Amino acid sequence: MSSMRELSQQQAAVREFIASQLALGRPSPSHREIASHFGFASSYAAGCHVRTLLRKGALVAEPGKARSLRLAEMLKTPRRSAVVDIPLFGSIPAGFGQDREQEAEGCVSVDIHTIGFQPTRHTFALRVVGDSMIGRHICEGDIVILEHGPEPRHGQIVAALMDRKSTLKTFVLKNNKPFLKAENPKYADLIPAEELMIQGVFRALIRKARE
Amino acid sequence: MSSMRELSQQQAAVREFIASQLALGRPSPSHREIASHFGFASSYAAGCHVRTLLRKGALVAEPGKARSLRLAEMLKTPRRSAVVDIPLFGSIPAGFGQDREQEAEGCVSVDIHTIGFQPTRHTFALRVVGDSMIGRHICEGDIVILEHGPEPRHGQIVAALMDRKSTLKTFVLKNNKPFLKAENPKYADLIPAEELMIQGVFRALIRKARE
DNA sequence: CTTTTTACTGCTCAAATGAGCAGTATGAGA
DNA sequence: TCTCATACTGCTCATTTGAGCAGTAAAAAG
Repeated sequence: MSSMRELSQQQAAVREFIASQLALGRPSPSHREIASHFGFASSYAAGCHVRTLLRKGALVAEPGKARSLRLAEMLKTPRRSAVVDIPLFGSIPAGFGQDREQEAEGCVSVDIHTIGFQPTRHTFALRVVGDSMIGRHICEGDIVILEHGPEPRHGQIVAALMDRKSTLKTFVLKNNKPFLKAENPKYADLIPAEELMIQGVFRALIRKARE
Repeated sequence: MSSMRELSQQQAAVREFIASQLALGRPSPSHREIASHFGFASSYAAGCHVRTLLRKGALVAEPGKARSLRLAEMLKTPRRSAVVDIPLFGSIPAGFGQDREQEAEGCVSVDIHTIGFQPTRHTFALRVVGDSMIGRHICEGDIVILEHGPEPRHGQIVAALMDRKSTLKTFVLKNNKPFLKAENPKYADLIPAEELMIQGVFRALIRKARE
């Protein structure tokens, strides 16, 4: 009996409290802390709930060890690949490479296996404005993940600085000379790459469904 | 003086030990555990190192609280939003809803702010095969994140089971009757929605750059 | 009505723990 | 040489903590 999901409301609440502390990066609460959080007068009540959760397999602990409570489901996770935080900018400032952490308007956290490469210090994310890359199926509102530094190759998508804001273009070689091309028939003009500063090379994309 | 990086070899080793325990998901070691790990005869030595690391700002702790050591660098992170693991399938099996964890071929980990919604037990990811949704800018090889359960609305993208494999279609209402439409002029046929089982509604997309 | 389960209060106790004192030793720098 | 920082041993001590006993109460199950 009592495989796991059969938790009473109170038991679930205790589990939830412990989970929330853990998620906040704090040590797991002691019995007395649980008791005081729920307004119990006795720590025994908390201890009792913890023991029940332990018995039902919702929690794991090392007996006698202070603050050793863990969520069972966390331990059984087959260890997803490492999750990295990539700074997200609304637009890239001209000066690049110094205090990027500060100016980021947020961050994108993804596991490296999903985005398919190992980000570096020069990896950043950008919210796409405009439909200049619709021909490559990159839409307005998408978040693109770019890498600053590497020399772009023919056909790769790059972010370039135009009129103080970064725009996505396709990097092409024509007669061995580099050009940038917008992937939209509306304004498919070719711009010599030397005139623009290339901010980064396209690596991945994340899109939310719009409703 | 002693801003942070000026740790002696031994101090760095102690810090490293604490970090490793934390990374393993275990509670932070007690003074005595640190001492026994390094072969110290006295816990005071460990306590001394911890106090130094605390003073130098490498560690953070709540005084008097057992096992409350944390790495300073972890806390200063502007706390990205919670990262969730979404099971990734090559194709969805017909029987749905039971032991999905087992059959998953991997998992996608993203923070919920980036994908724009709170995943549930019924959220899953799928690798896109074919170009049937190219008109909605979903390409072969993309990973789509879907939610099983909710009633689709007109114009939403859904995964439907066709010939034992799931395909992406647009859900449309025509004369108040539901149809599924492929977004590719090559085979833009309309299929009555009753004939197919809808597996989930499109919520987000992740694409790797191909080289 | 009786039994069981859940949910507590109030209390005790031993082990675990953080904190720290006094003292030893070693090596670096002044 | 003297001083200072690092790195310990051996010890004590007040708290924190897990663990548990005896008893109460209410609601659900039989």
